[in-house]
This record gives sequence, structure tokens and C-alpha cells, in this order.
Amino acid sequence: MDETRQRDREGTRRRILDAARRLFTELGYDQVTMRLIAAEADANIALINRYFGSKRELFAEVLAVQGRFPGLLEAPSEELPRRLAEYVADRLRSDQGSLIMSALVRSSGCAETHEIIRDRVRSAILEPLAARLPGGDAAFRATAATAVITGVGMLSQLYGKGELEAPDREAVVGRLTAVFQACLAP
Amino acid sequence: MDETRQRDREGTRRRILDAARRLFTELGYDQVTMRLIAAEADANIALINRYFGSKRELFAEVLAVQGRFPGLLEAPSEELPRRLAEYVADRLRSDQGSLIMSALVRSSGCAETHEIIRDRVRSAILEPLAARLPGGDAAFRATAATAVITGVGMLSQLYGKGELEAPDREAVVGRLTAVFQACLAP
DNA sequence: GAAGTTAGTAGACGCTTGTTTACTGGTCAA
DNA sequence: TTGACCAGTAAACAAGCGTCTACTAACTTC
Repeated sequence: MDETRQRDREGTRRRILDAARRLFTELGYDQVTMRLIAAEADANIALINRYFGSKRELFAEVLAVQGRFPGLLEAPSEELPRRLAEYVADRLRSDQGSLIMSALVRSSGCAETHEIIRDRVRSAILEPLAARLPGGDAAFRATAATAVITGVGMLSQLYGKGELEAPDREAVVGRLTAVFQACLAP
Repeated sequence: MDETRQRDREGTRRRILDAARRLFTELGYDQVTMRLIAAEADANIALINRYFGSKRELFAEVLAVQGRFPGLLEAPSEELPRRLAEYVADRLRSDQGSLIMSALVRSSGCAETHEIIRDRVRSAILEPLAARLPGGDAAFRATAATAVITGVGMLSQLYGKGELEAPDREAVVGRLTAVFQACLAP
């Protein structure tokens, strides 16, 4: 019970951040309680607010650190549809969505997180994607592709990965590539 | 305060159901409280549970009544992409999403409603849409189209209708038609 | 070794939630 | 007119939430 605990500010802070990332990804903002984070991080609940200010600020920090699409958008623009398709298809199969996708899907019903999520979607997907698109209406085309990404994430979360109808990976990637081409074509 | 109130069981029940439909559509399951529904319906909070059993059952009844796509899926299958595109584009502009879309988007973070929403999405969109698709992998293609619908709904809810980049209606419908064609093609 | 700093802890605070209970008072048949 | 029925009401219930305070004890500094 009252074991002597190591004093490790940075370590504790990181454990809390890791636990929050895991839980927010898996359960969404509302379903995750401060006590759950504390238990998962094996830390005292008061330390969360001490180190991060509030639940909301913790969520924002988690998203700032982890809410990115690593290297995905650096592809040449003609390869973008296929790259996006592969990314989405693999996330769909592994059931291990990126944090920003999970956050978007699972925390969208929560008013507190709207602004945070909106800003991160914009800066992590919409704007970099639009910047890579030649031709007119780039912002709108990027929005269409983002809608596909989030829609797939939404359904794969609503139904389990097993329950969702899907043929082999190549067929899924092929169709998603066509869909993204339709979204992104000038 | 203690005005004499009409005794009108059916009327009160309907007022509660209407208020719940409006609020669930606008705010999502979690953000809507029993007290809010009672206030909106101008009814006593205890009557909600008396007539509907619980918040969850009320939500299920609202969805059972209103969660449909009226007449949309009866179109000939070659017109489906354009019809879906027009439907989504108009919902996007009017900011008055269908209940099932709003429920899906706004209530997806809530574990209590997963089963209810899943069943309604299946019976209101996925299955009727798949049934109208000739060729193989109909279920998967219907899922792809559903993902687009929900993804658009998600983004239009995250960003306001004004903030979302969109050219004129014809351009939006045209692009969405192409996207749905890519989803639904055999 | 004493004093000060601070990581970690336990517990309570105020609030909101969905739900339930005990009650009031219209309505209508006998 | 009386009595059973039941729509409607006010208040409380237990549980859960994010947050905060008072405290303990381990480390650092002199």
C-alpha cells in the first residue's frame, strides 16, 4: 500500500502521457476518466492536474505529440491516392488506428474537445494535403479525402474489424485508391 | 409555477419524443441530459423514464422512428451515385443532417449507444444499399459508400458548414458523384 | 545534521448525471 | 358524491465526475 515510491518527475509525467495516449486512443475523451488514467499510469490522480493542468490540456498535449500522419503526405502527388489507400486499409485491418483518427471518431460527441480536434485535423491532414494538390479547389479536394479517411475510421470503430465486410487487402487497397483518386483529381 | 396542467398522456409522450429527436440530432447522446429533454419538452423529468424506461431506450425509440433514408435508396442502381451525392451535398449545405447521421457522428464516442447505432446503420443503410448493388462484394462496396456519407457528416459537424471549403453545389455534387461511383462500381 | 524544496499521497469538495420515490390533484365510472 | 385510477410534480437518491487541499516524506542544499 504505502510502498516507498521513487521520486521521478519526468518519468511519472511520461507514464501519465503514455497512459493517456493509450486510453484516449482506445476509448475516446469522454469515456476516459482521470482516475482511469491515474490507474493505468500507476500514478496519483492529483499529479495529472499538477503536471498538465486539466484533462482538456492533457488531451491537447497528447494530440500535439502524437496526432500526426508520419511521412504519409510526403509522397509525390500522383502516388498520394495509393499511399492513402494503403494507410487506411492497414489501419482498418490492424484495428490500431492513429491517435488523431481515433480521437476524431471517438471524441467527436464531446464539445470540450471540438476546438482541439479541429485544429489538429486542420494542421495534420487538411492543410498539408491541400498544399500538395495541384490544380484548383485544393482545399475542397483535401476535405473530400479527409472525409473518406474519417468515415472509414468511424465505421471500423463502430463495427469491429472482423465484422466489417472486406475482401483481401489488395482489393481493399485498389478500391480505396480509386476512391481517393476521385476525391483528389483536379 | 404550479399551474394546472392538462392531463394528456399521448401528447406528453410525443412532446418528449420530439424534443429528444431534436436534441439528440443537434447535440449527440452524451451531451443531452434528461433534464434538458424535460425542459425542451416542457414536461417533468420523471415522465421520461415512466414513458420510455430509460435514456437509452428513448434514444433507441427515436432512432427506430426517425433513423431512415427516405426514398433515397429506391433509385435505379445506375442513378445511386448521383442521388447519394445530392443527398449528402444538400445535407452539408443545410446543416440539417438526418438523425441517423447525426447520431452516428455525435454519439459514436458513447459505448451505451454503439449497439443501437450499429443496428440502425446496418438496417437503414448498409443492407438496403448492398441489396441494390449488382456484382460481387456488394457488402464491401456499400460499406465504402457508407464511410463516405459518415465521413462527410463528421467533418461538416466538426467544422461548421460555413467554415468548410466547398465550391458551388454543382461542383460538390459532381465530385461526390465520382466518389460514390468509385465506391459502388462492380 | 538542519532547513527547504517538492514529488507523491489520501481524501474530500462541489457538481452533474440517470434514476426513483412519495406525493398531489385532475378525471371518470358507479 | 365517492372512490379508484393515473398523469404530473418535487425532491431526493446513489454514483461518478474533474478538481483541489492538506499533508507526508524523500531528495537537495548549505
